[in-house]
Amino acid sequence: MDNRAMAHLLAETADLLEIDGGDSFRVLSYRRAAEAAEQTTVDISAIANEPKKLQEIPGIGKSMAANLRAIAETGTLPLREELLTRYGSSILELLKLPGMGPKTIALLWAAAKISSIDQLSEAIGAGRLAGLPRMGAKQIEKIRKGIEDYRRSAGRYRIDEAEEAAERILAWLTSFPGIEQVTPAGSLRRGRETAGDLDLLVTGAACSPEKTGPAVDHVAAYPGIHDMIAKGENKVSFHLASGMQVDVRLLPSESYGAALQYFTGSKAHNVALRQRALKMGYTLSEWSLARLEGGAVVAAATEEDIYAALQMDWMPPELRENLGEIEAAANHSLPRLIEESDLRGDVHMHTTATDGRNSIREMAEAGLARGLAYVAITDHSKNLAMTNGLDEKRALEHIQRIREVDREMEGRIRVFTGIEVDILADGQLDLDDEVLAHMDVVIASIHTRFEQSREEMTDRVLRAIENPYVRILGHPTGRLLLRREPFALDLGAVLRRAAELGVAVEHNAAPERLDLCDRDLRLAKELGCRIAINTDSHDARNIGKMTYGVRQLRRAWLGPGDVLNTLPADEFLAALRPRP
DNA sequence: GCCGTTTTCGGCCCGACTGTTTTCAGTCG
Repeated sequence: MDNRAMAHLLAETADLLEIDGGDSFRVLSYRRAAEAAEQTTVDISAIANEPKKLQEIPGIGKSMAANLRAIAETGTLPLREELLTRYGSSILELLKLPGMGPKTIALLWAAAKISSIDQLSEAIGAGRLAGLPRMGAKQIEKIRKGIEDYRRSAGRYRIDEAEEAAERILAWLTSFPGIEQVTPAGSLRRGRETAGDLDLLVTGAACSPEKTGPAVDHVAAYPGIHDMIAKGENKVSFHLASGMQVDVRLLPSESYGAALQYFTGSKAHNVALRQRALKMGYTLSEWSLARLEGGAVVAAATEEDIYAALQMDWMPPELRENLGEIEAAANHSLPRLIEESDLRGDVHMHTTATDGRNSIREMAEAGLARGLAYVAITDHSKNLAMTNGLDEKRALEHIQRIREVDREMEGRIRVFTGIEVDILADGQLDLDDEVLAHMDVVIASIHTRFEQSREEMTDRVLRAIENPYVRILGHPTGRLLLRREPFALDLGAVLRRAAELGVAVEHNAAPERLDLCDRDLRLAKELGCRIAINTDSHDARNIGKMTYGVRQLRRAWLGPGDVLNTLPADEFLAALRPRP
């Protein structure tokens, strides 16, 4: 079992312990152990029988070493099993609802034996929650809506999770002689934030018609299969333990391009493309582009051939949503999309001064190693007490140290000073302007959950960006913080004002945080609002990892000119909103 | 349950916000 899976088990145990009302510090130590397992570079499985080595990992003591050993040997740990037996495995799902923490779950369990979302939903319907302590009408309505939102988003998987699953399966498939190429298609290839299922196209000598038997058997023998849905001549479908559905299709290489095009989609793009083919006297299927009359194959082996036969340029999968790309490809006017290599700086990150894991110097070195020309150190401000956020005095001391590191780097990479300030309930920032005046990059973010109306919420953000020192609006849709509920905010008004003021808007590149969805980014572009893409790294290892975020930008047709940190260091600073 | 001692216990990031209270518990970051 890999470290990440182990970390997951420990974190689950911490959740269960908390619901069980266990000692909060014991809970904390399970959380820290989970964190340690996730972070360490040591392969825990490999040293599971060596308690001394395990205990060299900070956060792992005698008991936790025994727990890790149990996990490595049995795949679980006794405490977790005991608690799961008592409460049922579905109780953990309740934690995913907004406003539902361990105390509330414990209350629901004690008062009504509720241990799953279905039971909770049923109890709300039957009016059995009213009258319980701290369960007023508002609270119940909030939970009801939370369940609704949760159910709507269920069944899709984050792109990085889907990609990870795809890579594991890919490694298995390509180990078979005669399987030469495995290509993920579908929403994964189009770079969507989430994928409903996994489409994998397989070609090679072993996939020739009537000879697919052994290859199909190899696919069906993948160890990660939870249950088999279908197994035929050239298609295998199954579920993974996560519930994700995987469709593997084996194809002869002569129809690879047609299949790749067909299974990449989107549906809307394919419908429009087939219409175009019909008008030109062709018919397009997953096997080929062929003449309507006679059925002679015109193109099939590559996507380029197919698009060319339809008198179009080949286009990146990210664009294939029938939002004008077909016309653009036919007019040879497809935009030049941004690429990861266009980015020269990462402008939002944290250090050990607050909740980061590395020093300023280490972050700078990591940025240099990634080939960046500049980074901005933007630790938290004091309102985020939990992160040891900086007050005025510490913030000023911190930027002195950032400047020292900038000098130490001798121009190999620039290190900009900065801070991520918190937007308070009244729209004010939590640090004085005199302090902000010393910063290169001031990012204003909402970190606290407000339960306000759309108008109040919008007003709050608008007031915050009026502050002349704010140069980037952080977490603009608040999805990082309110990811379980859409952020009720008039984003159009915010982006328009940000564009007027010259305030850039952050797009977080981490797959679990992508702040702006396609529609938001298209709106930003339309309104002339500039974007700064960053990783919000708390760990030097993540600096500059922008792949997912960049794909999102590409989906919104953004080019290098739309993104501020494609600029060289000096131009980037100059292009930010001018300081008063 | 871990850690670091000024070792064998006592500490363990803490403040804003909401809802249901009538002084605070729970959740969130």
